Amino acid sequence: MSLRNALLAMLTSQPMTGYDVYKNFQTSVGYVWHAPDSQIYPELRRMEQDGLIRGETVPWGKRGTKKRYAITEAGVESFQAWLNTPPEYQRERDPVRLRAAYLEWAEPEASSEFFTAHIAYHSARIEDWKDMIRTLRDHSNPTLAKRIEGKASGEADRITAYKVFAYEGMIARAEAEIAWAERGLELVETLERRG
Amino acid sequence: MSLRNALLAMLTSQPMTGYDVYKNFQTSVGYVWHAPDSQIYPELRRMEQDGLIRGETVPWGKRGTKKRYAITEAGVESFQAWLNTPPEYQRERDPVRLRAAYLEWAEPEASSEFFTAHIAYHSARIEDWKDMIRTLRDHSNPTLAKRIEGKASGEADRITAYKVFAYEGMIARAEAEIAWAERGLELVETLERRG
DNA sequence: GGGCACTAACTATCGTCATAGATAGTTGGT
DNA sequence: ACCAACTATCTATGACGATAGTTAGTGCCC
Repeated sequence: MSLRNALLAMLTSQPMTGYDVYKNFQTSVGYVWHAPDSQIYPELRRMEQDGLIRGETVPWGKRGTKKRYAITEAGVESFQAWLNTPPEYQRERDPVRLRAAYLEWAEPEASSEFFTAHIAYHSARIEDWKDMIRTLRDHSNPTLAKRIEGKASGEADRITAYKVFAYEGMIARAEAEIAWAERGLELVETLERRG
Repeated sequence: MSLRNALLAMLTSQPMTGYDVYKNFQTSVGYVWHAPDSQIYPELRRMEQDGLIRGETVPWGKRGTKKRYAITEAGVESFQAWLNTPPEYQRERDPVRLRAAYLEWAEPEASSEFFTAHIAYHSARIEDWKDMIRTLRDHSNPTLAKRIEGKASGEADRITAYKVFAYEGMIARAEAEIAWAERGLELVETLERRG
């Protein structure tokens, strides 16, 4: 159900083709949700069938066409209803902690490498998200720009603030991962050098 | 693939029936992985077929039997191979951040409630995990007790340390979530009272 | 015009996971 | 003996998601 909501979220900015949506999963919503094109297109068709979005065939190039989807009023209401309903938490599966809990079976070098790679992964993610926050703050992100187009400046700031906050949350989370993994490196050092 | 590794991890402690495994997903590995019984039993059968575990039918009550699975040498090697191979990261989907990024569409009361519930959820998880750490530290956790049975005390400490560390990682993560959600409450207060 | 990269959209297969059951034996309490 | 809770195991259905393709049009550069 959350792919549907991610798609609705994205379409609140502006109408888009399936391909726009796919590319946008690299930018606006992209870091909090993702789907390959093979999942996007069928879902957009289902949503259209359900009345949440409306597709319009528009010209593309000399003779071609493409289909652009716009969110409907029912789509906005559905999205709002989702936002106004507290999330249900599912039991999470954490391959990284599963691994960490059983490192007594691993090679010490592999354990260190795991934590080092974990730090690298999350550090790179943080850079991505900091860039993202920059483009949100200066309104250079195209999707956000479209979303706040014509809005009063207070309202534009409000809309922007929630998105910045979401990315800050992702950074905070990644920072916690890095701190934990650094302790992991120390733990391996301690446990495996002494044995 | 990680259900398989979670099952192998669990079976490094002692042989278990499918039901033992299912119940144990509430205790030892339970907080880093989970599967319902309907997924456990078929996977155990597949693993047996693949030679990673060996099933033995044992008496149960007056006339009944149950099947207990033990990890094989090949199973241990497969588990170690997994541990010694760095994890591949998948694009994560974060329904909570998706929600946060679009709260401009939500009722302010619902937004506050969302953050409040998020804090409550993670606080409760932290309590669970702290309890878990206690049972790991004092070796009262039955699965860990079985795992370290007959081990030298240094080795027992080492095995325990990794598990404690994994749970500390989960707590650290939950604490970051709580801190973020608290900032979220402030943000809602700021953005929605002023408008 | 040809080729390449991009835009636009699609099919297929299968793994992972959620959920709703179901059957049947064992144990312990009344 | 009966019943409820637990132990033990299973089937079925469908949603969600990964991956590996595919076709075809557009635009730009050589």
